[in-house]
Amino acid sequence: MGDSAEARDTYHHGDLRQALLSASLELIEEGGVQALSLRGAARKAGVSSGAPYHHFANRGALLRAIAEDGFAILADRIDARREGVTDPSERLAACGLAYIAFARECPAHFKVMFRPELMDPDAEASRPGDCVFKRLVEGVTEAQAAGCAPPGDPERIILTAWSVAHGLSSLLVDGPLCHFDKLTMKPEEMGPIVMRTIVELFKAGS
Amino acid sequence: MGDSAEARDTYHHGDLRQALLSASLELIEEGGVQALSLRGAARKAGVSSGAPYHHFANRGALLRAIAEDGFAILADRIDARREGVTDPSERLAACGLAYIAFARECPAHFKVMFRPELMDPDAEASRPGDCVFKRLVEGVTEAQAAGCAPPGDPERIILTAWSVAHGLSSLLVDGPLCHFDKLTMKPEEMGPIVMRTIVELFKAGS
DNA sequence: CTCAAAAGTGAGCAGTGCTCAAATCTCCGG
DNA sequence: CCGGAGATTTGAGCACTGCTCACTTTTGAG
Repeated sequence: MGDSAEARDTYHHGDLRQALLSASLELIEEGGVQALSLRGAARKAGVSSGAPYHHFANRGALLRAIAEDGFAILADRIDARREGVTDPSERLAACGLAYIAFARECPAHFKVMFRPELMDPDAEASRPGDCVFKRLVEGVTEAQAAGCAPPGDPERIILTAWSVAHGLSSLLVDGPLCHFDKLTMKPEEMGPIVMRTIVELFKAGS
Repeated sequence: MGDSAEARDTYHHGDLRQALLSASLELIEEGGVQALSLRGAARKAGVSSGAPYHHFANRGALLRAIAEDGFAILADRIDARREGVTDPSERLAACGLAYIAFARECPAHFKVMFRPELMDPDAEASRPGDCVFKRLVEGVTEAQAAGCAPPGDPERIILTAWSVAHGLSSLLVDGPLCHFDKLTMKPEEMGPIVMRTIVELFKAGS
């Protein structure tokens, strides 16, 4: 469905910007970020090759818009998973689990969100990832305050926790873990197992 | 130096394959994987646009060759860092530190090594990353045997350790950590700090 | 020395990002 | 109801890319 140009009866598309974003995600899911072309997205949206440039300055701007959407979705999912959870360890685990689940469920977004070529310009602008980072810091400081994480400078705990969640997510999304015969674990088990492991270690080390 | 075509007095290049690999790494360092083009590499090597195809079937084959080189280098660096180290915790830490240092020192290699589009074909072939994975498994099982890591099924410890090292490496190479104002830590400190943290946690949890 | 295989050339095709003048539509003030 | 300013879309065009192919040049094994 929607996989190529539907004839349009109006000259104006109506919501080309959103249509291009959706088409782009489909293209990325099918063939990776490299398979996303403005022309391809325009074709899927049933529009000429020049039309996208009235909504995105260039390919990078399109990718940046996808990344921003992704960070917003991820922040929402973290909040959803933490809702009602009060135990600080569980809240921190929920944060990491949401991160890993998001990567598996929205791989197209995830693949775009951490591209270096998207974060060079206007270095001082508040980065889209800040809202997610803020939640991670909250989780770690809550856990430290409750004695569920090693005390002292929170930075090294924050960085360790982020590294674990981001590393597993990356390995699952574009790494070799998806088709890996050296581990008997199934991909869907890995997130829970690793997060439980790290949370237990945090407790043991506090 | 070597940044563009040096005139050649012989018709044959001599070692075009290696020259293309070197040129490709330069291009990737300058502008990311997307900036690597076979034509650009050929230009840098001072050769016509069709010449590369006598050494690499296509762009993907070039990237695959770079990835293989990268895994071989990484395996060597792990061995070098572990040489002479006998304490199992230290050996495991050395493994992770070598991984992270490699990512920072050879970002072009690292960026190519974990691309999903490179590991699809001939799924049964022994993957180039296996030699690195083998060393990680060694490190974890040694540490478990010595009581320096949580006991039980080693898989979850292996996966946790790999996630930490890979996650920090990814965040440093193409993530937001390189120009990040939210953390006071310097990038070069992060590897040692995180690896020390995780090794201590492994000890505390065993 | 021969000659087949390996290596390099450069034109050509299809696809891409991006620009631009022109065509088309929308909408708001009169 | 109109008219024009501004937003949107078109499609041609430029420079670039991956890849193919017929061709030439070089090499080296027999």
